Amino acid sequence: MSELVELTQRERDALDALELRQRHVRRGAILQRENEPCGELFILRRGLMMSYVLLDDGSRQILRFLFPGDMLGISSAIYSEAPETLCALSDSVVSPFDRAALADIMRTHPRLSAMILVYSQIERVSLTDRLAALGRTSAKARVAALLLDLRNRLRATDKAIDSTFVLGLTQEEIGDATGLTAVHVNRMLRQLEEEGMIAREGGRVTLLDSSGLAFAANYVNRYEGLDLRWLPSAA
Amino acid sequence: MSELVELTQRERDALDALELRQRHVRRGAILQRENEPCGELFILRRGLMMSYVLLDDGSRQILRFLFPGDMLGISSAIYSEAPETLCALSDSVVSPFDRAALADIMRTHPRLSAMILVYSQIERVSLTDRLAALGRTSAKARVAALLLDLRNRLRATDKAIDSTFVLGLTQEEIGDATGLTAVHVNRMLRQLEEEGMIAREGGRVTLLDSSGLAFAANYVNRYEGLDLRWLPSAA
DNA sequence: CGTGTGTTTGATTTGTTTCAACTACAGTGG
DNA sequence: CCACTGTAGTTGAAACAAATCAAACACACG
Repeated sequence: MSELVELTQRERDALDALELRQRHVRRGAILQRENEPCGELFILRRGLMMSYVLLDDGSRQILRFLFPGDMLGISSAIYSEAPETLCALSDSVVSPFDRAALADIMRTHPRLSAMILVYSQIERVSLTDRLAALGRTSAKARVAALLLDLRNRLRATDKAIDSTFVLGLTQEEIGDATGLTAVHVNRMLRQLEEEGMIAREGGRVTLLDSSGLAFAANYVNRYEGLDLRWLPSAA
Repeated sequence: MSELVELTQRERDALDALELRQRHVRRGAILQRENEPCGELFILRRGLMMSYVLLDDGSRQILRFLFPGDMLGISSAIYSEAPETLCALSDSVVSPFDRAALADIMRTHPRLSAMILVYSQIERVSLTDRLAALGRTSAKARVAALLLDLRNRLRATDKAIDSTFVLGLTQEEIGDATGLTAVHVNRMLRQLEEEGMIAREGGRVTLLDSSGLAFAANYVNRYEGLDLRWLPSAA
């Protein structure tokens, strides 16, 4: 959060208070299950997670990939039953806190409240981008968009990452995120490779033509282009 | 907002202050255009609107239909350029206000800030429902879900509406919302009609088997099942 | 009365899924 | 150490859902 605004000491303290506890979650472990009561929120400290829903024909739609620094479970906090499942894609560390802590922040830190709203709106716009992708773009464009988004969000926590990164996802997971079958994801990756847009070897992907990919995928990085000058001043 | 929590007089006054001005917008008029600078937010007072994005092959994805009481343009407010277009589907009335007014509320009314966050999370979950629908369900299920959602949200402002309502949308608009072509939407509506799930005559739709539709469409009304007991107390 | 927008229907094509088989590889236990 | 198992990736052929193309039709509107 300190990347977008200069936080005061009091604000930093309030955020640190959310991260007092730590919980380790193994790869594949489920932090919160769809349709089960859910009291807790989390901040992801380390690792890669995802949120998804299951449809009653057994198919899965991955809603979002979650990276260190992300706040998890806000949407679940407003319902008596969780609307989505939270699951670890790699061994991860989270800091759980309860809804009362969120309410406390909203009461005493107006600017942090505004920042939470800002992040939830960034997430909203990312979701609408994906909605447009699923509704109106080709399989290849969707896979390209996913690769670009993964790269950009990994880069947010690790500036060392440039065009090469480890794709910590199976092709089935890519399919469940893009609304495709694993088989077709495979063909699209292969096609992108043949066209010289990407290279692959042993779980690592290299984006050879980022701007070409971004153009083909209609991709916009929603963590850029913000205007937060209107935020309330720090308390 | 007063449907979810009991507002104090001061809170009501603060919300009323946002609605001092009124602007009439004609059917088809655009309130905010994608990629253009955007300062204003709006509260929709009367009418039906939508938000959409255009892709560069000319196709359109409708992101959300907007009903009286909805706050419009929060996501645009955090960017220097609007991520989506706001357009009136019927003659409508909106109350414009600026970002500073939103900042004011966040500074002085913690519980209203929390409510704004709650509404933006309800919207988020609705968007993820649609994401799952576009990614993983059939054309028929998507059309059914749209009809159910329209009915439920119309009902929120007009309790008189039961199973029959005027579908203020063209089949092309339904297609742009569900990721289908107008031609295919037509066939799906026809099929739902033949199966006895709905009836149609002159722009009016009747849901003959709501629960059957809800089951086929995996539909959940996201304005229900909330748990807001944790909200900060009124200032 | 013509014009345009929206709806309906049919024939054909296309992108994606499904099904099936096969490869590569890591982990496990005998 | 090696057979066994399971998971992930790859490839081809067939089936299918939805798009595309094309043509009528209905109807409101100027």
